[in-house]
Amino acid sequence: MRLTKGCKKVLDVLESIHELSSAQDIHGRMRNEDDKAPGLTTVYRSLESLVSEGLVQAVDLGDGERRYELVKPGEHHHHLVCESCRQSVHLDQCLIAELEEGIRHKYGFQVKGHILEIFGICKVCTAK
Amino acid sequence: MRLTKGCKKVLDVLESIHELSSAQDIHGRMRNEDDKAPGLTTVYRSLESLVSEGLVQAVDLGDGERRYELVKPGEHHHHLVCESCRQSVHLDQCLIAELEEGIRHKYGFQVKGHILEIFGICKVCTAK
DNA sequence: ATTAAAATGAAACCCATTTCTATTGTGCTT
DNA sequence: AAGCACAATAGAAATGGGTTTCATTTTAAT
Repeated sequence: MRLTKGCKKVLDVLESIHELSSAQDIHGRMRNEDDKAPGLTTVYRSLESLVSEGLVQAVDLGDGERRYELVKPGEHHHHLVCESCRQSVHLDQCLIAELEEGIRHKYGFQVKGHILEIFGICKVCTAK
Repeated sequence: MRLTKGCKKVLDVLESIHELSSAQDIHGRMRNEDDKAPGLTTVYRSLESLVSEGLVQAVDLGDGERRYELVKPGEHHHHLVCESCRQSVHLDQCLIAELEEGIRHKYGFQVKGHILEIFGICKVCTAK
């Protein structure tokens, strides 16, 4: 599968932001710079294919708005999300990967995927 | 805080189901049995207070629909959700609780809460 | 019984996402 | 280069949880 124009533009935006961004954020940014940037529908579709390509990961913070983020192809990571400033820190390792084998043994369950996000107060906000 | 009628009915339904159920599910069931059971708004409000009381936990499976489940007061647990039959198995311990101290040290981040759900194929469905 | 506060129901509203339909762009064939 | 088929796109409308609003009813306290 080849990258369409829409996908490329979405990737451009994601490269320039280092924050989790919603589809609407991304669309908004694109339209700010260029009135006839791809429409929202295209952004959603592009994100969908980027996610299935493993170039982008979707993150669910439980607020009803999915966020997206560039990742190293095929990898993923989780976040410490500050409830005060909403900034997020990446965890450098996935805590679940190591547990998969144990889960398979104990429950006979084949792990295919997972959701994990941690909420709290970050270092900076604690200091205040 | 005292339990209102609405809350009690919601609790009744949750006691009778042993599955994760959405607000709409719960409301539907209540209305099936009794045409003038509390309305959807009340169900949402009741769930909100039950959650904040720690009697019910909200579970986010990333599909935009929150599910609810009775828990022992103040406790919570995570799930192995089967992508084939949608049944879920409870994990008997929270994997995150043990990590909180490490996270505080390593990142200076005070953990307040988390989302964790694991997806895959359950024992029964694997056997098929 | 009176009155203030809490709870409720119905409808309106919000907003992310999806669907639908028509249009545009791209590459391929001849 | 012209025609053709199909993928990609836009934009509007529909969908669907969920939330808010507001008028009404219920509850609790005095």
